[in-house]
Amino acid sequence: MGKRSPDRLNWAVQQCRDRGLRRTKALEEVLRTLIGSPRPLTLADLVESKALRNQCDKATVYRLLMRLEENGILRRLGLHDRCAYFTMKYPGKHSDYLICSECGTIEELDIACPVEALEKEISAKSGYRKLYHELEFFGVCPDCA
Amino acid sequence: MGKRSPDRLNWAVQQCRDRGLRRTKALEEVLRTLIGSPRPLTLADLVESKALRNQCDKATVYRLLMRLEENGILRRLGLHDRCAYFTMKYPGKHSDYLICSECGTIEELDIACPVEALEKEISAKSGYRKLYHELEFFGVCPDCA
DNA sequence: ATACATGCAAACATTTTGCTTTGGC
DNA sequence: GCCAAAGCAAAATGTTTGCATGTAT
Repeated sequence: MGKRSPDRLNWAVQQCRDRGLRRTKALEEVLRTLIGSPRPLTLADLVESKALRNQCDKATVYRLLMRLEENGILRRLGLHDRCAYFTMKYPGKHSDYLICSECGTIEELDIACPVEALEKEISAKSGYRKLYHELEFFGVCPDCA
Repeated sequence: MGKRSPDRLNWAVQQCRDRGLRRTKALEEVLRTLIGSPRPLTLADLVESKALRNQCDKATVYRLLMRLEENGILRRLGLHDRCAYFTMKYPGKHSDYLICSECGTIEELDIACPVEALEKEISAKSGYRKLYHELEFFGVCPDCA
């Protein structure tokens, strides 16, 4: 947690208040923990974190996360309906996807992916091997809009 | 299913055979269904598909998918440990991630994301609104290698 | 005082495993 | 015939909801 964390916490709490959320212990601790983490956290991570363990119920944290996401305070990573998707892998073929945030429709994009060049660079910098990537675009499809 | 599907099916079956998988009904139907689908499918999608319904057990299809993925025949989309990740969303800040395929470590990447420019283009072409994207890099981290 | 938030328990959905039987090679 | 794969059932995991109680405003 850098020295700017208190500022961020105050800012985040204010965002919540502006949107009508109440300032509760659970809210503050969840925000503080997320702000202090260098990486995204799962519900389990949060519930088991030192700050929250034995302090807040899982359901509380869960509902809080939902509210915070709805209000744009935080971002949820990954495909949004918690199940794994599979697709054929053809040699030399890489696909990116366009997904409707409302109805979940997934379509394949036929674009020249601008990311491939980055892979070498990232591999060199990070020391990771066998690099590949996933790129997904989310938005509201015409039918849902 | 285009006219090239039989070719693809034969190719895919051959890939499997080369890797020591047996040519079973389930294998063929799973491959055929995935090849014929314009979008990625879930386990449930497959099990309920016309070709597989009442033909193959869920566990069979599940294990088949695992084997096929391990053998590089197909690709699995999404964060790989079936749970949601949350992170703070700061105004104007967008993050991409680097994830270890072995141990699941997630780190934030500090790169200039080359994808933002594409969003407008995709939005225009597809009619999707409120576009945003997620970009994740996967690889084997130095510790796991 | 009143709504919103919490805690606990239970329901759900999906994935994963154990074990026996079947069938490809 | 042997071993991988299938089938069935049950366990495990993570998410979500119902309802009574507590608490911020």
